[in-house]
Amino acid sequence: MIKRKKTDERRKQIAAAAGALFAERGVRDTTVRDIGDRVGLLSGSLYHHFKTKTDIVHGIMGGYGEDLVARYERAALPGGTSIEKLRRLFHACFEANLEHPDEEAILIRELDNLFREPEFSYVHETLSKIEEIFVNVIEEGIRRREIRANIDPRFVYRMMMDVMGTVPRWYDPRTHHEAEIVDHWIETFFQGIGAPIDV
Amino acid sequence: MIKRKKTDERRKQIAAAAGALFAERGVRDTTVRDIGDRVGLLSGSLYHHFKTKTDIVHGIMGGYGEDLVARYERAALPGGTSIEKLRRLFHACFEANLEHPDEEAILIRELDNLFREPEFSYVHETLSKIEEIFVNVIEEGIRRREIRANIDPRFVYRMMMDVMGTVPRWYDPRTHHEAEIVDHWIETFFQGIGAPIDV
DNA sequence: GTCTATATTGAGATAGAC
DNA sequence: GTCTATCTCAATATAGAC
Repeated sequence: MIKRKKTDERRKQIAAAAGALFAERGVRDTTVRDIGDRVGLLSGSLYHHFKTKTDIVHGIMGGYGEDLVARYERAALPGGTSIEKLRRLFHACFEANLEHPDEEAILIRELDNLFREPEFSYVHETLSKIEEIFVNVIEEGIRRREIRANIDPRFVYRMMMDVMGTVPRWYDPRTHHEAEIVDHWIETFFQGIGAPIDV
Repeated sequence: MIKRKKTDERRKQIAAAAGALFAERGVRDTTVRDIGDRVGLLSGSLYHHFKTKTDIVHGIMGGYGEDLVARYERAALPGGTSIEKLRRLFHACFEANLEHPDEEAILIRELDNLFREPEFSYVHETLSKIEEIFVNVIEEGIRRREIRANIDPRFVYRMMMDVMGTVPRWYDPRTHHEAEIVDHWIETFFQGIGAPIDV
């Protein structure tokens, strides 16, 4: 058992190094030699810890979906207006990006590439669950008259996710302040960019 | 000269077939054999028309930047409020997506991949020009008090482009009506999704 | 658990016949 | 201008010694 733990350490180390490379250049453009170099192993030695290169990707993304869904579910829990709920959903997205930047970057990068493979269908299932959480909150907001009725909830969901999907590309905690950005964002989404009618 | 024209026909045919594949699966995951199959040639024969595979990508994207910038410049020409200008910019984006769906899809797909190569720096230069067009319109709108002053123009530009960048992924002219979507979008951007204060 | 060495495959590209 | 045939190289993966 103690031995097993040590093995897992190595696995995690490899997965972390590979994750950084996958996020940066994509899975296809990262070779097993690149990964080996990062952890100080010959590429062949990686195969003692993972069956295939794709297996490393599963090792990285495998458990992350549940973590993500849990975050969004928690954010959508009863409490406050629909607008406050959406704000919490935005925050949840940012926190996920801050705490798991590689996973988030890989998620976006590979959606239309590697994750089209049937063996990665669980990724799309996760995204569907998250979409339902968002749509439910938006629809509830419309019923409560806190959100305009003449919008398409799935359309707004897509707008939000499209924007959030690019967060890993430009978000840098050293130059941006999370709270500021989320507020800016929420304001833009809720008030729009148009000037108030009664100036 | 007549001969030259025929050669160009073949080039265009190859570029078109390759473009569809690049847009669908990405450049990296499209082989020269795939391209050859599409046009009924052996892969080796492609090299009579293009020096390299990457050269086909240049053939596709090479002239498109100027077309794009011209579209956006036309949309930003004086006339109407800043809001009307932005609406025209949105339309320009949609039209580009309708008329050149492959080029637009490739543009987005390869931005963080192939187009990082120095030989594709012209792609980023094109995007910078487009960003300036947007930012100028937004800043003008703020000066004219048609757009809220407490927003960051580059931030709003990024929001818009992020959303537009995903258009090729889901836009289908058979199920969506362009005008409707643009209106929906513009309204969401300008009015926000929040309910009017005075219901 | 890691290394040496190598098998295997797939992709881009080329030479020369037709 | 296209085909046949092939080269070359890079990448995943494996076998067996240490």
